[in-house]
Amino acid sequence: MSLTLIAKPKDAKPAGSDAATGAPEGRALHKGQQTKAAIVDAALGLATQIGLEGLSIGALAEVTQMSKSGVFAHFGSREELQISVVREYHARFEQEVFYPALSTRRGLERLRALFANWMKRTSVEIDSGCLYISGAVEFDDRPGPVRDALVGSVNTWLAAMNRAIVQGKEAGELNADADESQIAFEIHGLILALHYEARFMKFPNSIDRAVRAFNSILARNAAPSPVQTNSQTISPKPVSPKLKKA
Amino acid sequence: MSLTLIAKPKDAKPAGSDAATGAPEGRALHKGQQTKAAIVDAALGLATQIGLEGLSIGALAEVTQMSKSGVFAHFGSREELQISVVREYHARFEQEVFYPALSTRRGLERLRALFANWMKRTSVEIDSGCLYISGAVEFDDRPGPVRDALVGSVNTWLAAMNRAIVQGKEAGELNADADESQIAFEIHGLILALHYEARFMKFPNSIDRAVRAFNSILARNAAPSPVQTNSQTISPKPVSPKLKKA
DNA sequence: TGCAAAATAGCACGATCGTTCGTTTTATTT
DNA sequence: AAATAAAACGAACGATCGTGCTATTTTGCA
Repeated sequence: MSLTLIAKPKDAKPAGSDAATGAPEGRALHKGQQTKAAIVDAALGLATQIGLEGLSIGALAEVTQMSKSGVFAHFGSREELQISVVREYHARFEQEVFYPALSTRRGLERLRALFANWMKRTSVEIDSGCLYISGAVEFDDRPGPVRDALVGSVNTWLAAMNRAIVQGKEAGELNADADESQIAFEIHGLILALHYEARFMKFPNSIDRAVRAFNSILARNAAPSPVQTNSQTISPKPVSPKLKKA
Repeated sequence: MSLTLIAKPKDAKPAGSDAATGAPEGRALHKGQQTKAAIVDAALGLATQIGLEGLSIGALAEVTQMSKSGVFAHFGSREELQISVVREYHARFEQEVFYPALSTRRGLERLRALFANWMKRTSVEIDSGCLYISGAVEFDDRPGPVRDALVGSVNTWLAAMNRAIVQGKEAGELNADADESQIAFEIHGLILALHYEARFMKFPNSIDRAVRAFNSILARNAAPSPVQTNSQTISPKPVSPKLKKA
């Protein structure tokens, strides 16, 4: 925009491959990049509590014990800071719920793993907050790059869930007339209800409710008989035992 | 608080029985009360779009073509303005979804009516926004009277839905081992998913998804046989025909 | 019609916001 | 160690925020 004096790494884009820091691959983190990472970390903590809109550079400077302009220079604009926060949140989400689930078998087992990881994460987020939920409310009507980043991240996640459901159906684990998108919609709903009732209404049993609803959705759409429709065999280990007690 | 010169109606509480205006019962609206109602109306329009926190007195003054102080004097504080908005939203919610449903028979028929009215309202709110959702995100860990007003309103509504479910079970319309609170939780979730996916993700078929999910929940928990367990007879008119096509 | 009271406007305040700019301190490289 | 680049600071800006105080206009009632 109008900024030309702001310090940037040599490459065009202000934030590179490392989500928050834009660290050049391989080499050790330079000073600026590690403080930028620290700033983004603190910003994420603030944003999950008070929202991306509530995030202010002044408050962030106070938390990080830096000057306002020192914080500001790392991003060049508040909007770029918000985008960095979204990217960092996305990275952690992937790290905590997506990647660990990839070690499970495709289909329902992976769906259960995704959900279990999500629940594990949610029990922490009940105290802090979910950026995909607060962000959705804050940016549902406000076009721009922050909204785009949010929508992109959420889409990535919803697509992953959809994929697991589709693969479960292809593997014959689900009813032949099960509607995959409908299942995804209902799972999404139960996550939202969990956050709403636990975080806002302070209801105590919400996680249990969510787990029960999830199992109910799966049971309702399960294939009627345990007949194998493809070559894969049912793995001996029980699927996600943690879900039972949650 | 520290304001003593602010004009108030004679009674102690700044806003009386009429939610927004505090109009004395019976008599015609005085000038101040009708402009206050107009302000609250405009404020509600702003708040549903940009949230209760985004609501500013300056912007409100511009919309209503008044001076900032003129607007301000009606409430005495921004917080009181926000509370007035919550109360007004609550009143309209009652008017549009709760009261009309009272003309139906207790139990599942009323639950269907509540839901149908809610859907009717939601098709409008997809363009504006739901204060109970944005408010929940903005005030989930910000204590104070605004949060209290929000929680109170939401509780009122969730209780009404719960009551209809319980009465439906008592009337034998639901399975004997159906968990009423669990049903309420799942319905709540589907409403939240509807708002999220329609308003933020801009998915096109969300209302349809919500209706299907609702019917699925009811079907899953329905009593196995149409046996009447009390003296009431099934009313001849079909239950909420609008839900079929929605 | 006149008069008190209510309603609205005008103006200013302190605070905080994002942002700019020039300078100084700290890191890195030669 | 000197030279150079990166990073952090400090002060200030214009704007907007909620709020307080005083004047002016408008309203409702005698």
